[in-house]
Amino acid sequence: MKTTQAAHAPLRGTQPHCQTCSLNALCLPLSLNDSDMERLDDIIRRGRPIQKGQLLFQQGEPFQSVFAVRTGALKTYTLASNGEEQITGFHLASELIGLAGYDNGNYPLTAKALETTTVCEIPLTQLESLADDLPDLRKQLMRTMGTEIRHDQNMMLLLSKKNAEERVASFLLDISQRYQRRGFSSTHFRLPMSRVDISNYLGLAVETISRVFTRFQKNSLIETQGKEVILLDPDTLYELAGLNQDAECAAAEQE
Amino acid sequence: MKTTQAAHAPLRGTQPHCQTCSLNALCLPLSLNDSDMERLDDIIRRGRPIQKGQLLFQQGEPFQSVFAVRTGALKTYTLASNGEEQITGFHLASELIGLAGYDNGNYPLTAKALETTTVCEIPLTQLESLADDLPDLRKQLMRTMGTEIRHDQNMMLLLSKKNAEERVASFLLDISQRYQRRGFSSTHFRLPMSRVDISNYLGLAVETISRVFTRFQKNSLIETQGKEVILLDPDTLYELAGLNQDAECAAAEQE
DNA sequence: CGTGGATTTGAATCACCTCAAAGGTCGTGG
DNA sequence: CCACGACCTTTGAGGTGATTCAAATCCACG
Repeated sequence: MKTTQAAHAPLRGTQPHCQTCSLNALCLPLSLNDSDMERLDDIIRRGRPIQKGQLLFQQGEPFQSVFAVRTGALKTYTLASNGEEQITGFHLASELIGLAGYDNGNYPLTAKALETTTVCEIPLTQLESLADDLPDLRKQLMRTMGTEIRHDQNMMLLLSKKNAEERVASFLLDISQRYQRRGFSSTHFRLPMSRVDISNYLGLAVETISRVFTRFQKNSLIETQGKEVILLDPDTLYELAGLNQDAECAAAEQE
Repeated sequence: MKTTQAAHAPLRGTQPHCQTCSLNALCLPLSLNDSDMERLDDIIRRGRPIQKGQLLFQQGEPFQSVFAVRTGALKTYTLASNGEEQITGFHLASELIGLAGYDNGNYPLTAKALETTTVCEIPLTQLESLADDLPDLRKQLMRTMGTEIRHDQNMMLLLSKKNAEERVASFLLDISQRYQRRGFSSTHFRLPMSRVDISNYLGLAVETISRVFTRFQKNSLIETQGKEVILLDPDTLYELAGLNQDAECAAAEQE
């Protein structure tokens, strides 16, 4: 019913550019020099904000663009044939979404805004031809996909091996680290998604999320006030999550 | 202790080429014309077979090559910091492994042979420069990574939403389809991996796998004899798995 | 032909789910 | 600005599918 097109109709006015964007060190332009960044900037479309609940693209639609989140947050999810949704990721500012569409020419998932969100749209055909010219851009795209694969494989491990507390701890720390990379506090932040979304993402019942949050508060590991979260004891959370504080275990298991 | 290098020392003698390989329509050369395929063929290294249990590469090692399975089968798995392994995929002939290394320059997982296996090794630096020249190759690489992402996201759905029977049915059908694409029977095949590997991959206990196999046999859905499997009633299995027979649900959920 | 690993089967337990209901929170409209 | 309703979150009680533990059987391979 509601179209997914309206969201990115062009909008005139002062628009940020990659060159001045505070996120360019985290985003696609990462490894580009100034002139290459300018070429990338030229093909980027910046649309009007999409509102909470609106779709950026939908599973099955033709894969036409890749998107970078400028402000706000989205969730991406796949639909099982019985209609159940499985959230596969949350996407904060500077993160790229849609690349999985490379598989067969259709988006394999749906992207929905968790709050008012602005995105940079990068039309595929133009990205392709630019990538033909700029090996660095091509590598950055591959890296981004590699990161996505690694994330998904970590999730498989989480879903298959971790219990409820480990899952929630892992989740909170993941979000924490991502905010930190963006220059925000790693211990005090606001979760853009609902408890239901968290439970879906982590493969648990909402009630379980709520209970674990409560237990973590009783143990003085965190403090919550609605969507606001304070990590009181990140060290213990890291232990709980089964992660090393610094590198994500990394090369620790040589023998 | 045991090095992962020995496996792909060069081996002289008659070696197959992409041009004559029966798998080239499923493999990386997929979209290449003859002369491009020849250029790809030139950089491929074909080593001696790796034996069951040997590693092709190990989590944390520098990402130097991508591999295509020629014969045999491998599993790839990640190690949790507590040493537990989570199998993220099984890889049959013609399938590419290692691309996830693009993330940060190290393999994010370990690849181990499930049986005697031969692979084509494609050194990364040469693949890179060839990809600079051949847009089709580049697209094929991106497609392969997109496929990997879609696979992993399907696994997330499986691990988070499906019960034991649904998981096993999905698994059997996935293997079945992959054999079919390679020209083998879709109803009568040999599983290259152990029950333990299956259980790990599906996020279940070994005993559960065994029980579901037994139940499926009682209900005349399958017949097993060790690693040999016959699918007696694929239709019911498809229902059980929550999949549509034909396309993997695909664009069925328009409204 | 024996041995170690893999597989199967049974019984008891448990972590998480489901169901039910009581607060909370937020946005909307009067 | 407040009241209402819808939805989200929390808490409790009870049920259950899968796990764990234990043990028998099967199988491959030297």
